[in-house]
Amino acid sequence: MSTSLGLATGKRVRARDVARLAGVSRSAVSRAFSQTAYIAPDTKAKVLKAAAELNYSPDSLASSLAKGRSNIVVVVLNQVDAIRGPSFHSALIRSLQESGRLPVVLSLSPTDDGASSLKKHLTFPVEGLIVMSDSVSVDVARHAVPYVRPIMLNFERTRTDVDSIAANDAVGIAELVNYLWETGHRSIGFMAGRQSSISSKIRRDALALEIARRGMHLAVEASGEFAYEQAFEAAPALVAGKKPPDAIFCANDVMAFAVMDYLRLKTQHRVPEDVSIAGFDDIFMARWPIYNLSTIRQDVDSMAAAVTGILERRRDPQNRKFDPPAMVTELVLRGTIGRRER
Amino acid sequence: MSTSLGLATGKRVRARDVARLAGVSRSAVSRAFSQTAYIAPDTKAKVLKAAAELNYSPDSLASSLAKGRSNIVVVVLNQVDAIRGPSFHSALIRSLQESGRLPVVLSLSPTDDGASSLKKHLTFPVEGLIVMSDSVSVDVARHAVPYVRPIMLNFERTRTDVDSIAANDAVGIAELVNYLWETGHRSIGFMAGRQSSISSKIRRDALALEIARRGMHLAVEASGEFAYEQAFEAAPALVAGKKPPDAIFCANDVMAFAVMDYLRLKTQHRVPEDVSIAGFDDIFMARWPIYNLSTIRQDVDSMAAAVTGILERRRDPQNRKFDPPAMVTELVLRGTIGRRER
DNA sequence: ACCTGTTCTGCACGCGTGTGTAGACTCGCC
DNA sequence: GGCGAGTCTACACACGCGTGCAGAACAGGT
Repeated sequence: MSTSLGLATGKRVRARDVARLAGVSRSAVSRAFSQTAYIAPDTKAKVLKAAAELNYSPDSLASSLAKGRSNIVVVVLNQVDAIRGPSFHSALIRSLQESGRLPVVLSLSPTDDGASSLKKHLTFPVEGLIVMSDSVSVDVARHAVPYVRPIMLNFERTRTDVDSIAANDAVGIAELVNYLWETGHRSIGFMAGRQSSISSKIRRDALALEIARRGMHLAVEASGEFAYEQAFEAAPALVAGKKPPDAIFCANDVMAFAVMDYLRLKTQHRVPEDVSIAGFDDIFMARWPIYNLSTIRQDVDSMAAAVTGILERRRDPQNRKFDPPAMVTELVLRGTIGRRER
Repeated sequence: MSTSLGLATGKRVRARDVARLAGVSRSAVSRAFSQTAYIAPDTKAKVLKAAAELNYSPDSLASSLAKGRSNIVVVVLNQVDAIRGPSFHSALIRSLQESGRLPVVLSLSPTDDGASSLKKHLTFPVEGLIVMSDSVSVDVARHAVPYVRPIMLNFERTRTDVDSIAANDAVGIAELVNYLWETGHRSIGFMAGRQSSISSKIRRDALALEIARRGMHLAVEASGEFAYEQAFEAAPALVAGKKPPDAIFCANDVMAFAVMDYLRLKTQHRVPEDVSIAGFDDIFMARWPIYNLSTIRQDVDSMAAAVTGILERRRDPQNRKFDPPAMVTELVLRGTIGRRER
């Protein structure tokens, strides 16, 4: 087996080797591995046996070339996304590979909108393009690969020329506000993400709507850029007044941690006795006892499954319109939301 | 440009289209994009101009097939690695793509040693195989892809049939122990990672050696499996006695956070007044004020560059022996190491 | 004008696989 | 036994590109 250590281009097992061993033609080998082709059951068995013996499987690159249809899916992410969503990233990769696709990852530097770098690196046919980075605009994504409809994550659904997957943030936030209300919270502050981010805007709007529905308005807000450091800097603005808001909702978990740390390191306000805190995402740190954060969970596995579902449906270009599956959010109650007696 | 929204297999621009426009043969187009081929400078210019006009670049998959040498590099990671090293992961991806390679990521479930799943998914020629997951053994890696010498991360350098990249843990740890000694720490405890992990073993041995060199021995140790939850559970064992050790060194940062949280939530011991804490990695959370962890930094960018360096050298299979570049570690002093007066 | 040498281009084949199509083979029936 | 219908296989071409090789084009020398 291990013939010394040789060149990377060494002879692999090819279909004709299997054909020779099985005593059939090379094309019969091809057909044995095809779902649709016409082949006698016992010929197929004979081929598969020989293939197993030689440890053969068809070269998926050559196969892509011949079929004119590749199984490569490109995932575009940003440096910061690597921190925000490692669990989603790995769920997505897993889901792609388990559906028989080949995940190629491209990482953009924080300042890169992808306009030139995507074209530069995507010099091969792809089945799909998944954009996790919100620094890539719809138009850039649409023109990155000809004839491929991109899948944008956490994106507004108003565009009809891209597919998108997003947790149903509004539902989760409505649930959260309802719970806050029932537990006596009346003034609510908001820590926003990046200005340019659609997610942040969606979450803010949902929060404001639910509060307005109860005849109030957002007590106070600040922008933390989705990052710990910036949120830590911005936190004072949220509790500056004579009395802090009853609760602060942060557009993601990391900023919630920053606000909590600011409160306990720099102020006398206690969580949750004086200020309740809620986040969004339910990343792995949220359950650490030092934070024990109440938050809105995005189900990464079902989101990943939804992505491959879209790819599956788009294999047939006939499917013009397509309603993206509704994502589920779940309100996870831990220890950072208290009770206000009134 | 945007001809409605079409099938993923739509006609891309091919070399013959460029040839037609430039008024040359298709093979001249091929040569214009080759580094080595023989072509007249003005013919080349003519071709490149036409190519730019049509926005053409050679299909890298077809090119791989023709050359018998692909530019695909497979990165194997484990679910938990996604948490441990998002910054390294993205640095590696970036480094690969910038050197003109195509990073394909495979994610293994926590219990998967890759023996069957790697073979199942790697059905195409690859230039390199990079193993980040320590649940994959050397032998599995070596047989995953024929004729390709894997690159193992954070691996012992005793095997000659694989390449490896590892931070020089021992040097960093020696520096740490030296600093601890000078600041008066005499008893030192250790929080280990997974038993099977080479990294954990290397770090423990380096620590024990440095301590022994000063005529002492490890005060106490426990195993936290590299994970927060397990480390939190194991932390009591480290401070169980009448007097806790002067310092606790943890095999990674996440476990250091767990120990710190355990100490402040469940005991009266203060950090760093009563117990000093040190970690390993310097992940992004280490600088959060709530932790402000003193730790040993691995330089992810230089490690990523080292990986592409190895790939570059291995392109020529002649290069039999090859000393991996020495990685740098840096002792990052923040607020979790105190001073013991003696 | 002819020959030699040099420089470059186009032809044709190959990389490994998928698949339309013609034809070989089997089986059953008269 | 002959023939038609049906079943399956092998041939050959295609996917897009790289490259050895033959020969065209041209310059220079005699």
